[in-house]
Amino acid sequence: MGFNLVDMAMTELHANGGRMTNQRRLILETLSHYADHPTAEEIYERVRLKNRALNLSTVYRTLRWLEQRGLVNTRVFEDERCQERFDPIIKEDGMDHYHFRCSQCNQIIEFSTQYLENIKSQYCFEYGGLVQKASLILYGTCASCTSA
Amino acid sequence: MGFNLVDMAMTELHANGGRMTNQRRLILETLSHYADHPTAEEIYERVRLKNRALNLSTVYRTLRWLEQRGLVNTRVFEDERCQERFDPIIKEDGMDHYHFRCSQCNQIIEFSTQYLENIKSQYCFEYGGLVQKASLILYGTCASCTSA
DNA sequence: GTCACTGCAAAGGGTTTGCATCGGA
DNA sequence: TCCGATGCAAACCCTTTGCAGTGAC
Repeated sequence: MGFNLVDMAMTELHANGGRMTNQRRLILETLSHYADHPTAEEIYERVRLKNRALNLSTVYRTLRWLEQRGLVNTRVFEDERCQERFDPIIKEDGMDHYHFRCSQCNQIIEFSTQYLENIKSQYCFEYGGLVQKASLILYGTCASCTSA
Repeated sequence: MGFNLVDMAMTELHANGGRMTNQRRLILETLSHYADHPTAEEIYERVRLKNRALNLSTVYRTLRWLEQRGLVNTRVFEDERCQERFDPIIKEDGMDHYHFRCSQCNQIIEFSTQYLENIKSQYCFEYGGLVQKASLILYGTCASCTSA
């Protein structure tokens, strides 16, 4: 919980003459307290419970700002062509995480795997170049939907 | 080349009382002759060189129709949040393919790997459920952009 | 001749932007 | 005080939809 996303943002802000506003703090807190992968709209709704005056464009601007600084990740799931979902990047355990999405209940499950490293080096060996990042999403039916 | 996408579509059409129109044929041919992963707009422009009267909505309708029948795949790359790219599904070699995207020249390189199977079974072992599909995109710099 | 498909134009949904104002440092 | 951040409204972009007309079978 918390992932000290607020702290990391603070550091970034101070290093670049930015300002920690009430809106930003609320958005950051919301992002780090919810483990699901909310859309901009969902973040907006959640924050508005605490600050009615917030505007959607502020949410987007904050998310893009975080994205540029590598503090949040952005993802589009297949069944939501034009909608992005956001999640804070956890740097603590050092292990990247990937996603499983249940096409029945739309739940998102995070998982890790060591095999991505194999894939990356296999790719580089065969095609050359440099792999900086990997996005892997598994689609299927989750355990509880399968048994139901 | 060709992947007989037109033939496969024909079969589908005949099985469901559909009609092979000039527009559909041109869209199908364009899709299968170009190996890159075009957007709807790009397909539209290419087909319009041969048929000026074509409308973008026809392109979308055809693409969705193909998608529903499992004849094309749809993908959104990270640097193009709201734009889909389409590619015909090749069933010939039976091996799924994944994508590398160069963030410099935006080229898309397709590759295969046997490790995805490991990841799938690892996931199922740990979390249960059923994995039907995997989407993997590597982001980085391609060989020619690295050496340049 | 039927009915599926098309073109057109308008709407839709998510995201971005210009600008005047606000407020943190 | 100064300048970065916000709210608002309008714009943007990609995609979808309703409807009347067209053309494949």
